Amino acid sequence: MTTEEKIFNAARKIFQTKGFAATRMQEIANEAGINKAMLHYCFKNKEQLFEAVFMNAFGQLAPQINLIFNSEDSVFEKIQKFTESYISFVIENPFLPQFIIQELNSNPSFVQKFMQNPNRPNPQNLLLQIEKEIELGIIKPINPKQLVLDILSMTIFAFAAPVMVRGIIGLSEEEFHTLMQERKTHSANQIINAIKK
Amino acid sequence: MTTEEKIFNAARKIFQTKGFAATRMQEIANEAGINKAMLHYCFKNKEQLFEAVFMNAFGQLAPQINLIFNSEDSVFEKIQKFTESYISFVIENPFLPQFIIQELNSNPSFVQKFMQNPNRPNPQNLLLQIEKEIELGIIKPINPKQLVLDILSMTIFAFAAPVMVRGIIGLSEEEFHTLMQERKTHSANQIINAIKK
DNA sequence: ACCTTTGTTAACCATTTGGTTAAACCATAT
DNA sequence: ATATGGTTTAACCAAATGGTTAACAAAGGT
Repeated sequence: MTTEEKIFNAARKIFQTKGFAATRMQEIANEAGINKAMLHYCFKNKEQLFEAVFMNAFGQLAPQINLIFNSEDSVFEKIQKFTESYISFVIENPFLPQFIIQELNSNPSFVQKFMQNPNRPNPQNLLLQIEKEIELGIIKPINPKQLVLDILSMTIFAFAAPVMVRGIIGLSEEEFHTLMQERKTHSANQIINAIKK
Repeated sequence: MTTEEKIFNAARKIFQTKGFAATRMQEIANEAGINKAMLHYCFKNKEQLFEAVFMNAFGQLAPQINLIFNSEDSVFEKIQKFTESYISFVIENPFLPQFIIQELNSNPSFVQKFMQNPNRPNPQNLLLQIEKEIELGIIKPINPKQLVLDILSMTIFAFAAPVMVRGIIGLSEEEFHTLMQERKTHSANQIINAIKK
């Protein structure tokens, strides 16, 4: 593993758990097992190192979302595939959602980069498809944007606020994990049951 | 308005938008229009000032949640009342959810205080009631914990990740606001449609 | 062998930050 | 008026933090 990779992995670990503001360059250096000056040699400064980490994280999530959103499947199939693949992915990368959400909430300059990224999740086609299937009588008449928000909410929320969810419902780490496995199919079923005629 | 109130309001504003780590005591002092030393005169230090703000925010949300969770209503009525009153409340206090979630995620010591608070949201009764109504054949057989998580997800997510939601779906501030108004009834309808026999 | 480029470090620097201190202010009771 | 008590401030401090420098080592090309 090159020094740059060591730094990047250390930075990802610290940034994703603590966020930009609470992360100390020294802590990243310690975690990477190298001198602090090395950080500035490989990545110009804290912001640029963070941006590398953020964009990498974001770039892992976004493409697979669009792949599903823009496929030739029916809306029901898209909902099933989305919950299945999104939850499977974030179970392996549990810090990604809260990391992205937190930084988007607190760092306005990342919102621009987020929106300008051509790979950003874009449900435009899905929204049109939902309208079509409503006209065809496959789906109950609802606001398509609400449905897209339902899909995002049901899949992402538990990973955006895991501590709160575990605290309120009262779940050990394993129980939470089991609930999330079950949730891959549960959330799709719930949404589809709610909208099918 | 007393000096202490001026400080508290300023601190709430800054803490809720920036989080604990990114908030500077000087910024709070400026916002309150007083000297920085005054902060330490009224509140011992940054942590105690933050705790006052956090517990106040938390104390506003939690009681009304439990009021609904523990009422004599049916599950369907509870779902309707919860989405209605929760969304109405956070529309007026849009920073509360992301503030509480972010700090719970990043500050382990607040998790303890969160769990020890007797007013913390506790869905124990609701979980038992769901089981009962499933046995009675009112609700389809599902995991009660999934249903509680569904309710939380559908109501809270949009306020936990407003920037992301607006960015992905493509909403102006007003459109977002309208969608949230509509969501008070939409989310209850969706959940109830999904589980009613 | 010698020079150049790249990688790495310890020591250092300027600024920021949370927090303290001692003096000043101001209302009120004596 | 003056002493007294809480309130407020400017100035200050030590520690932490992001970032720089200059020296040094290793590798590769000539």
